[in-house]
Amino acid sequence: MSVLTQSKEDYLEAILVISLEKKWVRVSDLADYLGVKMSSVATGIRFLAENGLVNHEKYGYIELTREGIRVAKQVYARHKTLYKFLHDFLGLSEPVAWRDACRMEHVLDAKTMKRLLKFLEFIETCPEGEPLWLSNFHSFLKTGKRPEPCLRREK
Amino acid sequence: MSVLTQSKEDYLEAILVISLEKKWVRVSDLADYLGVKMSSVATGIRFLAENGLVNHEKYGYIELTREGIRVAKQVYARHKTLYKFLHDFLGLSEPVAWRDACRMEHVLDAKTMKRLLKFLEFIETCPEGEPLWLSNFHSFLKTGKRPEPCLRREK
DNA sequence: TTATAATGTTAGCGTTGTCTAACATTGTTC
DNA sequence: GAACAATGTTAGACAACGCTAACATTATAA
Repeated sequence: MSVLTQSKEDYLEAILVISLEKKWVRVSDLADYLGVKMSSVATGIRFLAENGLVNHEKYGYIELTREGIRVAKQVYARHKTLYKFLHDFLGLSEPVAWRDACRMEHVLDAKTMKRLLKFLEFIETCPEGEPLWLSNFHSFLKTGKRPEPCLRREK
Repeated sequence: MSVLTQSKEDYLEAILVISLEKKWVRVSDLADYLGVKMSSVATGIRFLAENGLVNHEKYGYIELTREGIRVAKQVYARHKTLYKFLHDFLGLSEPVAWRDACRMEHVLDAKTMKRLLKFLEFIETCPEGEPLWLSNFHSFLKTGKRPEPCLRREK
């Protein structure tokens, strides 16, 4: 499949996300969701339709094709991973984390995405739940101080 | 000052970086460094000159103005912070980390940059040097296994 | 059912930023 | 200093992607 631009990936992801809630996705939904005009959506969707990523009849609903779903899910997965890192780990607010995740999702190397995922996995699979150093970091963010001296290996 | 595009920020940063080594910066240096043609550099530089960010006489050397230096240093600082996170912390290779940092540096919210900086500070100011959990993470990256059970608070 | 509102499409424009090709200047070498 | 190489500039094309304005279709409500 031809390489998609950032904008096209955004359209695909938006269709997926909207369709998680709305059953039918229309041009106006996408325009609202992405903050662009309907005419811009129309242009973008035409391209995606011509390239077999969406089905769309004039004045009708928009639907992802099998291939479109595949791509959209990839993009959405990257978005969620980045969001988790920015929001759950770095503690950024929901809107900032969501927007930055959206901007990062198109530019990062696959290796970087994988590595971030590894990092989140490292935290989440900690045998004792949230690791102490992470609590310490979050409290460091709030107070500017370390709540405890750094941890040492258990004796 | 007018808001600069990603491309313009890249030109400014590149001038700064090159001038750290070369004393004189020329159009060809920038073209090599950024992987674009000289004609593209010429266009970009003209804009920057018109907006008081660089000095450049036809067929001459390129120099940042005071304002240009200010902006370039900001961009470079973001780049270095991101690089440190991607390379030193996540353990990504130098080229991947450098390139992704370059892509991220233009899109992240100031809050996100600050927060990343905080995180790096949290690690670097650990009283005992590199925290054990970080070593554990790096070894987790290599082996896929945790070298130790998670740390507990000292008794 | 007809007027109006909402929605969707198309054409055409502006911006950004790259490129190629042609031309201009400067540097180098004999 | 003449010829050639290296470097720099300009003009013009193209791609992406947003926009406005005008028009087309569909939905809604009187």
